[in-house]
Amino acid sequence: MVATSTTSARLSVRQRGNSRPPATRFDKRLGQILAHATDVFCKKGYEGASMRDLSRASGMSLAGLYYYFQSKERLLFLIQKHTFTTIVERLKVRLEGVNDAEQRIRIFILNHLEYFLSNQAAMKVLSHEDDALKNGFALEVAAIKREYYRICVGLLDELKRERGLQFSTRIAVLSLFGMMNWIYTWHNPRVDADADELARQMSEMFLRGVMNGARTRR
Amino acid sequence: MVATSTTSARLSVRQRGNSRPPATRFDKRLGQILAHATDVFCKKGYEGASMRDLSRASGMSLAGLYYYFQSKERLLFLIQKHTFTTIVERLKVRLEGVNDAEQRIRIFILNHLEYFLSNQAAMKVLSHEDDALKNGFALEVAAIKREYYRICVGLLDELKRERGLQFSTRIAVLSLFGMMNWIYTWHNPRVDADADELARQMSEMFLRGVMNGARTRR
DNA sequence: ACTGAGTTCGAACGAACGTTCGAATGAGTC
DNA sequence: GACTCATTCGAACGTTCGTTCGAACTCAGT
Repeated sequence: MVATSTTSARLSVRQRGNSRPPATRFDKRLGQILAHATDVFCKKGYEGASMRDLSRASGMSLAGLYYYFQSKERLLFLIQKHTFTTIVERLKVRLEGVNDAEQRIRIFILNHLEYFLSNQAAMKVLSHEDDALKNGFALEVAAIKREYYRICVGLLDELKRERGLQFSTRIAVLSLFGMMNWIYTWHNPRVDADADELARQMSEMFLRGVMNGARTRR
Repeated sequence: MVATSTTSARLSVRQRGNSRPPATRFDKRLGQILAHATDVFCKKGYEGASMRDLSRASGMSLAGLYYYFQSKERLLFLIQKHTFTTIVERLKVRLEGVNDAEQRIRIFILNHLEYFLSNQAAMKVLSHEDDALKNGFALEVAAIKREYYRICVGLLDELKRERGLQFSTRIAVLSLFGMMNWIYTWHNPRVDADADELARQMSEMFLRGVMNGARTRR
């Protein structure tokens, strides 16, 4: 019944080509709910968080939430898709016009860590709940993830070709992701360095690890 | 009532000093249940797995399970504690008699990856559900984790002193854990190398990353 | 003041959750 | 066979889960 109605929830889908939708009241409120839901998912996990938790956190009634999305699973999907899309978009902008392979990898790492640390909750939900979705939802998120992965593979292959290096790109990329994504389990802003400094240290370590004796240049 | 009874569930606690308890029928059965539960937790997550799932997987009735442990949370605790204790024990044995700092780090990595890959389910539960426990349970697991972490810090500090290196031990250790623990998200036994080969590649990469220009020796 | 679409909510739905209890089995000793 | 523990189970407990429904509210345009 509701699924076939003309309720405005269905209008939240972005139009093709419109990179900036006309932030309506609906979209704004949805954004707030997504933000609160992200915090709750981060603290209690997707399965551990109840719709009543989300209701309490966002200050909206339980039933009211369902005006903005069709199901709890779809809510997680919206969060993951938005977060992942944003990080890929930012990366592409930052990579434009930079040609040196090593520098491009440094940018990749900095972009990832910067976004990770300023959106820790969202990124934890992204890293931690990556197999909580099913079927269609899972496929769509997996597609964005694969694109992001492929970009990184491309950067490393550039470096290999440019410097004539030999190593397993797959293991290098996945190790790099491991280093970066693990951060949500330990980073404490009062003790640990900020994104710039962390990115510098991890880049240094990773690049040295991947280059056979060749000096890294900064 | 049950908590104060003389039910044999209370006898499963190890006696002090007995490193090998007298594998009774009870302990055997408990072990089987833990193994099945580990698989289920791995597939569906701790919160996502229901006691009825565990019942189905272990072939024992719902009520029957409670003869072997007091609660679902305690079950997760038993799994985590056993897994973590085992990996630390094995590491200590392997490190005995090896004095070279670099070689000790290679052993650490190999031990971790070997155990990780041959007990993937258990290690995923350990990595993924590390904040699912509360209060007392969480503290006890955290204590073992801290010991394991400190061992690794010690190994890296040895290396730094022996070679006169300079880097942040904390970031190096946590990056190494990230590389290694991330494996559960990607390792495919039909495509990827085995533990020996992976450990060799990761050790090579990590050690080169941490040593300033100094050659690694194998 | 009235309309109509957009937004919110209280109350309830059936299902699934973790856990308990008392009775029924099983195995080993007299 | 009878006694004793250890083990297992069906059936139910009260609670919480995700979701739905219809009624109410808000507010811009008349």
